[in-house]
Amino acid sequence: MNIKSVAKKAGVSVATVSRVLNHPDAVAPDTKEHILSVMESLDYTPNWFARGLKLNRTGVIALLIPDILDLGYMEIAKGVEDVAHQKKYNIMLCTTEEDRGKEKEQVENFLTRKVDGIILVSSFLKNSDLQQIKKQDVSVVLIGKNEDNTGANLVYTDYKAATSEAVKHMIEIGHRKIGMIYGTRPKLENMDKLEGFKKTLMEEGLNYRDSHIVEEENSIEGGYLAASKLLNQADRPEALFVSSDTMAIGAMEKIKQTGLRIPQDIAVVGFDNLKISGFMEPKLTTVAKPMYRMGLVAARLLFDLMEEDEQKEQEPQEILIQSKLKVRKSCGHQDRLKEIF
Amino acid sequence: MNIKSVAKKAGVSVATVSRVLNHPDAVAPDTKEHILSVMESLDYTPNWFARGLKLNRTGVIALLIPDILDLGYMEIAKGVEDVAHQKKYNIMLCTTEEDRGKEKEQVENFLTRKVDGIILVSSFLKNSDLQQIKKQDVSVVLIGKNEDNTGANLVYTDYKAATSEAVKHMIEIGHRKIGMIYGTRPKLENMDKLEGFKKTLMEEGLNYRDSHIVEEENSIEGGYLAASKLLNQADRPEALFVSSDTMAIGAMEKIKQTGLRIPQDIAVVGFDNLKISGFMEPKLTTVAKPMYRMGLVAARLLFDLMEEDEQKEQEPQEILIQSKLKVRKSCGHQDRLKEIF
DNA sequence: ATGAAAGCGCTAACAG
DNA sequence: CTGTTAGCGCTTTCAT
Repeated sequence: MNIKSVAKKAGVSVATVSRVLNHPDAVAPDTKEHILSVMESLDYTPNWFARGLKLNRTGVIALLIPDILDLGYMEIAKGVEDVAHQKKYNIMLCTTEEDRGKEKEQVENFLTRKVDGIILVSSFLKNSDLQQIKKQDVSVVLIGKNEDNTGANLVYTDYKAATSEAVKHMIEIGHRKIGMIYGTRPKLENMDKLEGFKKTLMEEGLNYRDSHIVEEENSIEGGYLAASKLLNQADRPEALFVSSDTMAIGAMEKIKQTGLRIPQDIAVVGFDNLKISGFMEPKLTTVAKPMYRMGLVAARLLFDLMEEDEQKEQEPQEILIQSKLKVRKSCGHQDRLKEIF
Repeated sequence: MNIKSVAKKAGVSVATVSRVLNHPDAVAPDTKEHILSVMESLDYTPNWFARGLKLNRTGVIALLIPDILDLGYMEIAKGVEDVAHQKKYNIMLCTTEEDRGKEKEQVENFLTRKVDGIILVSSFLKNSDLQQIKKQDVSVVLIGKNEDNTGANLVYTDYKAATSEAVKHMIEIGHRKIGMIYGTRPKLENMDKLEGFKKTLMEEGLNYRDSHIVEEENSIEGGYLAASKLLNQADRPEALFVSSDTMAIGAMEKIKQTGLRIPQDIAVVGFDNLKISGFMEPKLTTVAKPMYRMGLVAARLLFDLMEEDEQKEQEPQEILIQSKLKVRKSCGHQDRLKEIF
């Protein structure tokens, strides 16, 4: 079913048919009506390829995330989806599995598929890669740092500051021997957290021990494992800052299994504020990273970029989204324990 | 950068260039080498539209799920993604938000975008809609029932039987006054669970009270609300079968807030076996619905369908995937309490 | 083994 | 307001 058949059956030219699709106001109301009804009767839908071939736009943006099973990433995806849907765009979703090679491959793929824009979450790509992409006239926005990619359009939160806030709170409510668990990925993000952690402790006149800082895979199991290593030590920490809620959940599991109480024996603070964190036992104190918002903002930025088109090379933007400590029970604070959701 | 420039620079015809892409064996090894290197130097990538226009295949399948934030659906997505990736296909992911109108709109959209296949999760589409789609020569596979769609290619689990198994287990370990919480969506799925619930109780010589069966939105909040309604009753149930882990988590929250113990005062059994369910307090007994597997199988079926091409109209297949009760602590069983993950 | 050329379905000048 | 027509970049007969 193509435009020609419609034109024939409607007794008009293909141009007119095309016009009712693309510039409906430029065609007489009654012919329009007529053509529309013919389209209907013929079950006509315009061929996407032919159209794309002409216009060189797909109406598709690509979203590349490390892991589809990570709730945090999906919240980002939701933010992106909401604006894409509103703009009548479709999303092509892909997974990198934290693998730089796979990420590059996928990006190549998107490029040949002529997506109009790409959002990369916790990307491994470097500046040079990014430059390469730009040549193809696709807009790219990054969410979160993973490598050094200054000069890119970036939406991020200040992990160092957020960590600092969390650690200060822990100190304030009386914790002294504070340890840290952090995930292998995303690297730069967690390095920032680590740095913020160490720096804050020092500034507050406390020491940290290297043996109280453990790196593991960013997963429930990773958190569990990390906690095991920590609890096995003769001189174990009395409070734990964990780089993700996911890992914190695993750590809490291990702590409970060991027979220790949270927060009385060990306090735990996570990062991300996953929805589920408010339902753990005890409810997890965590840094609320506004993922949905990041997705939203990144998508908006992307559309801005795409729409301003061939204009003068705009300066790359870096947008900082504030995160915020969400105090619940797991850290031992005594005040706000009554919240439900 | 197009095929013509490559041809010119390589001193061959476009046909030859095209051939090295599509039928590499039909071109002389040295010319091939040469052309390949020219492509490289020109950063040439074939134009997807032009190609699609000719071949009428996109290499994209669409996946339509009700909610991107639901972990269960994402596990399905992962299954689909894994086989798609292996087949070098891309996935276009969209969300229906449990809205029939939106779903139809999205399917239309996919159709004009000429995806090669569609996987619909908990679809609202009816037979007639499905017939409509088939005319467009796209393969469709459904995961899970929501409306009556016999005659479609379907991957599902037997909710009635699964529910029955769960309820029997509850009875076996001594529960008598068993209530049920179920979600508004997906409708048919939950109706099956409801039916299985009632039927099993009757078969086992127990009565159910209508006031002990509560319907709410399928979310943590919905579960919380439903539990409130149940607990407010003078004669409350002593055990709860909940149609999803998500709702069960909300219900457990309410129960704990009320000061009741799980499972001593009220036992809880969920459905889905989300990863997180094993980390709740107490760990949630639940029906393990193999979502990842369903995604995998559905995707494989879809590719089979797509590959058998224009052949004789194959009989639609219905594939049943078994689910299985996962006994943990929340139901009160005394045997297997030691599991970690 | 390679080239010439038709045409996939559509859009946007351009002409009327 | 409508029709004619030239491509968009590619694949694939059909020749050679």
